[in-house]
Amino acid sequence: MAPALPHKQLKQDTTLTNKSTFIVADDHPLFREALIHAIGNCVDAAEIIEADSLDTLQVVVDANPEADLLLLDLNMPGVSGFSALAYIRSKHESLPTVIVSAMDDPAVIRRSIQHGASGFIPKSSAISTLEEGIRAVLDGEVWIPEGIDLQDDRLDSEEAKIASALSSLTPHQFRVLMMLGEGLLNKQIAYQLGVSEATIKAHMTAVLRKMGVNNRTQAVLAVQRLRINAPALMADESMNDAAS
Amino acid sequence: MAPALPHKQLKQDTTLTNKSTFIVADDHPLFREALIHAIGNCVDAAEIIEADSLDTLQVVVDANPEADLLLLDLNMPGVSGFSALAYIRSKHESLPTVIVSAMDDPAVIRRSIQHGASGFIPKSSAISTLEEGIRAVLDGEVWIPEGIDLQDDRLDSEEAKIASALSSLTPHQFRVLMMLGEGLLNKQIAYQLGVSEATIKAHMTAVLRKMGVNNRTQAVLAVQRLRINAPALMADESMNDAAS
DNA sequence: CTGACTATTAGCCAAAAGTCGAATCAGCGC
DNA sequence: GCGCTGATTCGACTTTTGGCTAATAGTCAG
Repeated sequence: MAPALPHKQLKQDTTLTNKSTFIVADDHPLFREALIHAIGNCVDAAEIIEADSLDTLQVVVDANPEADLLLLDLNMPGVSGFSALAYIRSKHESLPTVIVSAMDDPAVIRRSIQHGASGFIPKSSAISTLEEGIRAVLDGEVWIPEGIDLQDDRLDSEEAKIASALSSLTPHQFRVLMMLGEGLLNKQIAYQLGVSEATIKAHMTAVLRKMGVNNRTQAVLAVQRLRINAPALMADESMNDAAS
Repeated sequence: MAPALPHKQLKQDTTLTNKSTFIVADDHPLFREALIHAIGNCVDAAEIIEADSLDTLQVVVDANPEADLLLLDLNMPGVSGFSALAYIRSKHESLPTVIVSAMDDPAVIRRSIQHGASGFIPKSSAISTLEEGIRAVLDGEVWIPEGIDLQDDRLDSEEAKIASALSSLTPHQFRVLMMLGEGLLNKQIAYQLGVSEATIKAHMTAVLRKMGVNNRTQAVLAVQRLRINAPALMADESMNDAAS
């Protein structure tokens, strides 16, 4: 099943070295348009590829590993919190990623950078600010809104462990895990992905093993730790051993 | 199974009307002691009952429905976020509850009050502030730290729905749900509670029905919505329908 | 005291989850 | 080409879940 690729724009290909490729991932069409417009003001020629879901994002990123910049919304349907960021970053280390989010909580900004983002642009920013951020990141800088202090920039160790586990997943396994995070049954996941339930179970087994848990409930709990929040949770064992 | 009750103190019963009963629920013994000391400075004679886990808290609150005040830590082992607060409050509306927490994020304070707390005292408070808060709540006021604005005081509707579902659970059902929230199997829950697995399954069925979900994964996701965070999550359906 | 109601407990059974082994296929080094 | 590794797929089998019915015990109104 080939997921309907989002349309491309400005495909004046050839060998121009000043043409850049951008990936814009946001589920809100209007906002994608605004972002694309802003990009147009930052570079001469741009090939812009859109994604409005995790599925299309995976396809698109895979097809364009040499893109110059990924603009990623944190609130995409089908991904909880920083999972998508952590995963994409681990698979494509050379793809600079800027988070564009409605949240502007400093903790969210900090965690975005910790998970490998090259920048964070609040959706409430002025157009000029947006463009400033994009230009800065294209120049190799890390750009965050003024007045935000990155402070302590090491990630919560529990969270880092989970992110690292995520990075060991194959694309299919990651998708399965995200769909599990929506509370779907294996059967439902299988139907949506167009494969047999047995396949999903096999993926699920692999996911559980790689995440270091022994059932789907614990996997869900692990993924939830990367949610949009969870500022200063205490040390919190459980999860493993427990059994008899 | 009688869980070893935490010790009581100052049991000079009789009919004195100026003796108050306090319940102190915190898993940190040193901090319980500090709280108890502060209480001593607020009232003449006090009967103080301690709880260091969800289990003991449930037993203790049940045994002392007429207590004057409950001091509750938000980070007790075995309960995620506001679940315990919402549940206790729904079962004992006449028991004023003050949250004592290491978190002092305004959003956390606001949600505590929204879930029925009569006060919120950060653990970083000075002793005098702590006592001021306790006295205020004993006088029937709602006390929160200075400089915090309660703002919009209606709860996120999704969250309110979950809290209301929680309040319909029986004590056993609630405990089972919390243990499910730790990722435990039915068998493990049964063992820890000293009952048969069949019993847990029956409880689980009731929990799923009351929570309006159709499997444990979704129940876990629902409970996670009451976690220590989730400031301004967007509208976010899923959870229901999804099925085929 | 009796009957209605509910919480708690179990047993039975179908559905879902999870493990194992195996077949297929793509990419990669030699 | 050839073998190797790993991703993806799937069927067979076991364990766990979850829904159903029912028995027991406790509560409460009349």
